[in-house]
Amino acid sequence: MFRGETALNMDDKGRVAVPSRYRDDIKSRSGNTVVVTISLLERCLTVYLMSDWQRIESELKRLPALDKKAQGIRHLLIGHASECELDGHGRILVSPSLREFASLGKRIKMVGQADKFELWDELAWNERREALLGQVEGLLDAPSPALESLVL
Amino acid sequence: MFRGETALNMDDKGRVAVPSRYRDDIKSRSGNTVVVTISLLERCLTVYLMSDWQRIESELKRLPALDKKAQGIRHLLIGHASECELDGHGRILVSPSLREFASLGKRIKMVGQADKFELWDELAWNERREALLGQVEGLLDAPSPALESLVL
DNA sequence: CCTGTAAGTGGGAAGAAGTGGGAAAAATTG
DNA sequence: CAATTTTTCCCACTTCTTCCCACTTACAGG
Repeated sequence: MFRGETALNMDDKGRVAVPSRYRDDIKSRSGNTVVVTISLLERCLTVYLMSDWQRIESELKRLPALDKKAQGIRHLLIGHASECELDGHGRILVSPSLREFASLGKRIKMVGQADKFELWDELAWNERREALLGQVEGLLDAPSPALESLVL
Repeated sequence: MFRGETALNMDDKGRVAVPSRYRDDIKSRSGNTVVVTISLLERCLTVYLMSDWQRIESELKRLPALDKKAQGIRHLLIGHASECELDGHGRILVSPSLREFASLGKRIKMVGQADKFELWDELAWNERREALLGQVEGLLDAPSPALESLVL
């Protein structure tokens, strides 16, 4: 569903327009509501459909309550999750604390990741992109078992 | 299905006409829609039928969510994928960022690769071609087991 | 060789999408 | 309860995309 990179501007109020090609899907599959939270692997934000987020949340709840690692993940993910309805122009509003986490300035890249998408500061994404391209062979060299069977 | 190289022009808007011999197949097998993304091994673009791409995407989704290598591959492939419907004249529109990745100028080569095809800047393709021809013996000298059984 | 048809190429204009600011409403604080 | 700040909603502008039309080139058949 979500694919590719799109350049967008975030205004001073923290509003970011979701590309129109996604809006109908978000409305029909998720009541026009998404959940924004931090990404665990990089300094960017991850945006889920409300319907998918509920599944994630219930899985997190099922993790052992007193397990320290589980508690850490819960703190990070649920503790930073922000429910967010698209406004009349299809924009989401990103809270100052999330903006700060991902160092989001005015120029943003929205990067599709199938079921979800990510929000990156343009500069940070460009660096990530270059770094990945520089290590492609490493990524493919010692592949996980799942990767080996991937036919491109 | 896709075979051989075809010289094409890309106009200033990034439009490239798919050779007409492929169009009927694309329409019937894939709803007139293809997915363009970057190639991991060379500086060119790879174009998949929508139907094939969905299989690839679902395999990528199955990789562990928190695995760094898997995440890298997903960023590269899904993060640069662009869904693209052929226009009334059988053309696809290549986004500026993909054009830049493959250094696509006006003169393009479309190179068939069975299920998918590639888009190369003409100059880059010529170089790639020459380089490969110059190392054919190397390619065949110490063949991988899979290559050894190849009957030409 | 000339003509007709199909394919490829390019540009222009209408419409949609993205962007930003301001005003009204709501919430918060002294 | 009033004043101030924050949030939300709405409107207007600008940019970009998409669609459509027209031209050129290539090919095929008479």
